Amino acid sequence: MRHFINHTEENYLKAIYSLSQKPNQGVSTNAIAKSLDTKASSVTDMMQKLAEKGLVSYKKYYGVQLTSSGQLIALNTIRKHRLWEVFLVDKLSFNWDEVHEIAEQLEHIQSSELTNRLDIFLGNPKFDPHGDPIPNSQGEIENYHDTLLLSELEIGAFCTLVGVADSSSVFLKHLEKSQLKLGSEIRLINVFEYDRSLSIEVANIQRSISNRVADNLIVKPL
Amino acid sequence: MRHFINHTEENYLKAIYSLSQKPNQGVSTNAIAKSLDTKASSVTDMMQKLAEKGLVSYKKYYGVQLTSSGQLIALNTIRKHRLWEVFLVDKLSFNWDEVHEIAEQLEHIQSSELTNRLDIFLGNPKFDPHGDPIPNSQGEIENYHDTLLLSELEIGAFCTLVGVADSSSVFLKHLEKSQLKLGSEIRLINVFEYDRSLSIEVANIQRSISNRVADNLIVKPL
DNA sequence: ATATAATTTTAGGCTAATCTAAAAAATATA
DNA sequence: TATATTTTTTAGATTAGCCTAAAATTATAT
Ligand SMILES: [Mn+2]
Ligand SMILES: [Mn+2]
Ligand SMILES: [Mn+2]
Ligand SMILES: [Mn+2]
Repeated sequence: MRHFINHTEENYLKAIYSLSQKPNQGVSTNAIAKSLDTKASSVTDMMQKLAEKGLVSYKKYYGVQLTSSGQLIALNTIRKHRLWEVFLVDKLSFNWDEVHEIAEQLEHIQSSELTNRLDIFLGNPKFDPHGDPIPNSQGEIENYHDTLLLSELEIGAFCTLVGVADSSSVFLKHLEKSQLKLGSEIRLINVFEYDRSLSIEVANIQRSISNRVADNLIVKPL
Repeated sequence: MRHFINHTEENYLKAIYSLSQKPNQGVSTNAIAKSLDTKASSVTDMMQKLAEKGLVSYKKYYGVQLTSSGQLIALNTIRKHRLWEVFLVDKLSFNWDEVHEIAEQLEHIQSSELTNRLDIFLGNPKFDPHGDPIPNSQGEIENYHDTLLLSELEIGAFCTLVGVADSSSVFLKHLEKSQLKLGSEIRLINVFEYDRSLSIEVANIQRSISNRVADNLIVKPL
């Protein structure tokens, strides 16, 4: 009954999990292909394999959904990824924009003993350096509530930056240039009709950010 | 000119390096196959590939030798393996017999920045938990001198256990049962003709060990 | 409802890494 | 030296994961 899962399969399951969060049902072949930078035909092959292993339910032409065991593996991979990111930032002094690629490799190391000891060593962190919640060893994850995107905040409101929807290095470096980091207090001053750009106040300084940036900032209203 | 090296190639290079230590020249196809638990025909294929990449010099029917760039990769892989073993023991409190398999995975993570920061984080250790020297980032390794196998020590002599030639869990657990660990002071009392078994004294207690065990204990005479 | 477009699957191939069995070469033995 | 044994290489398959191109299916637009 216990199949072995390799890093390719872990990557597919993680991608499907991530795409399932936006709650349309049945993740499409094309969406997975785009997310993994591969071709739709390759995805179809893999979906048939994962379906045989009982990790996804797959109906031809209608996309896939994770089964509970598939979801558990996805969440465990995410757990490993985020714990390693914490390790890299907290212990090895990497910047938060440098850790994702390395964690993409480390997340595939197979040893639950290692993962759990790492968790303890790091002090059982609840969030990774990008504000993403870390699943526990049972695959339970804290769905952050009371949060929304900065682009959805109402004008005049105050909020705290608690997460980023894009962990790419180029985006994170861009944020740093605007003095934005996790925990920053932000006041939304205005949204301009023309290009949906936003005027915000951070650390007593007024700045302008694009709607593209605001769409990737997860905030908690104060 | 810079080729990418994957984990399969790293494993072959590491095996060739290790087999080169016993200084016969030209590592044989069969020896590599045995060391990697694969078939001679697979080894031949890979040797041709590694030769094309300039990582080994290969003469049909006469085995291979690492080139300097091949040796550098082998030593870097060994460096990563041993640093991760130190991490697992020193930081995550694993026992020395539990770390080898996990390090076999971690040694293939590709990021020199990670390796070097890990080295610093661990306090630039010179030896791994099994007493093996850790190459530096230039691939320089301290050849331990003044050491020999316990089976080669002369009767009556005192020594310190500084390394093990076998890192398997079963061997290391066996050592612990005999109160033997790195740093233990040992006096060789006698060697019995019949089965070449040894009588030793450790921590004021006299014990008997097999020649098989003594062949895997690296000691420094006092 | 039909035609067109988009998506998805299938068919057939490719590469890396492995295998078994057969052939070739080197080594050991008589 | 000639023969037997061992080692190594080659030939031909297999598998996972990927690809392109063509066919099938579903979705959209008149
Ligand atoms: Mn990440
Ligand atoms: Mn992250
Ligand atoms: Mn080891
Ligand atoms: Mn070791």
